[in-house]
Amino acid sequence: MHSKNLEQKFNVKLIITDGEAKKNLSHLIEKYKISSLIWNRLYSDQSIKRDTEIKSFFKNKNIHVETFNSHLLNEPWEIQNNSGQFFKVFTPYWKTAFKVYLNKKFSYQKNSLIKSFKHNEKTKIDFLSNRSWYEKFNNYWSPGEDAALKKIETYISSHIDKYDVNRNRPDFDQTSRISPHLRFGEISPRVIVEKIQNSKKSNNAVNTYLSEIGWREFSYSLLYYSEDLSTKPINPKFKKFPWRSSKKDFALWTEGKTGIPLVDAAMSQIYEEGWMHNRLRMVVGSFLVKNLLLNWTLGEQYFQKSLLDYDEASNAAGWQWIAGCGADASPYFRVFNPVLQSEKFDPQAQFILKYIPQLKIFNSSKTVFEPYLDKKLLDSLVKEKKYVNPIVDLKESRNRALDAYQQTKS
DNA sequence: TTTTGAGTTGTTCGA
DNA sequence: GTCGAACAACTCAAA
Repeated sequence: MHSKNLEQKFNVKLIITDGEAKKNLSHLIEKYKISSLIWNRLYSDQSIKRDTEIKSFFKNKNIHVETFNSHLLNEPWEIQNNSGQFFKVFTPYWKTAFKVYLNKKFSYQKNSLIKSFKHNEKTKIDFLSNRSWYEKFNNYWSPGEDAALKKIETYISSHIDKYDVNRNRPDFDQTSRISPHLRFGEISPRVIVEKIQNSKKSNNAVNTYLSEIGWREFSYSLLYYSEDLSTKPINPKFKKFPWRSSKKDFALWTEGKTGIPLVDAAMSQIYEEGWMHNRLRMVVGSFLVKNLLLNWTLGEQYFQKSLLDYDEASNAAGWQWIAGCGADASPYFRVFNPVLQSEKFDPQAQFILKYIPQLKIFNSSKTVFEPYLDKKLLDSLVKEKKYVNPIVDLKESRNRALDAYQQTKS
């Protein structure tokens, strides 16, 4: 869908290949007498290594090679603290980084370099499996730059002023949902900031929204300056953390069968939309890492393969944050209580019931947030295979996590 | 140069 | 029922 949108927009026929980039580019460059190679930069170790090699390889062959930054406000190497190190705390990072960004002057130009030409290349990749589970995503997402621009414009004019309060409510669905567009490069964070500036809005809600762009930038800084952000804990004390190992518990978490309604509803949102509300990412993350005591990298990998907005920097940094091993991380003693989180942020259980409608029979009381308190009613549901008993006791597993995290202290 | 205060997102316990 | 303290340790930036 995304590629079709690009083809229409630029009136070109895209060539899509997989395999080794340098080899494939060589083939195309030779075959079609291409003289110029242009791309937007990426920031992981492997990407940088690969792209640097490609750049020098083709430069040596007298191909014009030029790279740009469209993915970030600032290049990670532009932002350092006074001692020449990268920032480990968000607030001073963002203060500095946003200032640096505002001092830049950009001139956007329509790119006239893109020209269509005839070719006989065929796309050999099957992007989508034959099973059509993804078709329902069409109900939630419209790929492409035009859709992204429209979405952010509407959001800024109509909803951003209450972002700071409403963003916490999965039942309200009042976030901008721009993340998949950012992830696929359909919109640049620079365009988002520019549109916010042009709106002349400046209030706490707008600043909170901007700081979320800031967290994305901060994550890229961490990705750039650390080694293997998605597998190696930034805090070295976590190298020997006593994670549990339970394929069964992990599977139940992914399937939304933990018996904790908010966690299960959130995991179901991924199946339905390919996306999950940010607060729920913290709730399910805390549950996996602390209540189940399973390694955060499992969650990182699961999100990687299931979220439309999967971003290599934000995802890894987010999981490290919730596990407590990241930069400026959630402290070890902060174990989200999913029941309290439901009561605070889904008070009418509207979000829960949207994804687990069979729990409606509990709705007359607060037991909809913790069905196990009404044993009789839950037993009847379990018998009909409509819901499950909780896989952990929240209080016990919280204490187990606190004990395990004791050892990350000095 | 050294010191000091503050720092995304929470929960529980005891007064 | 409400409220503050405790739950660590460390980085950063201002003074």
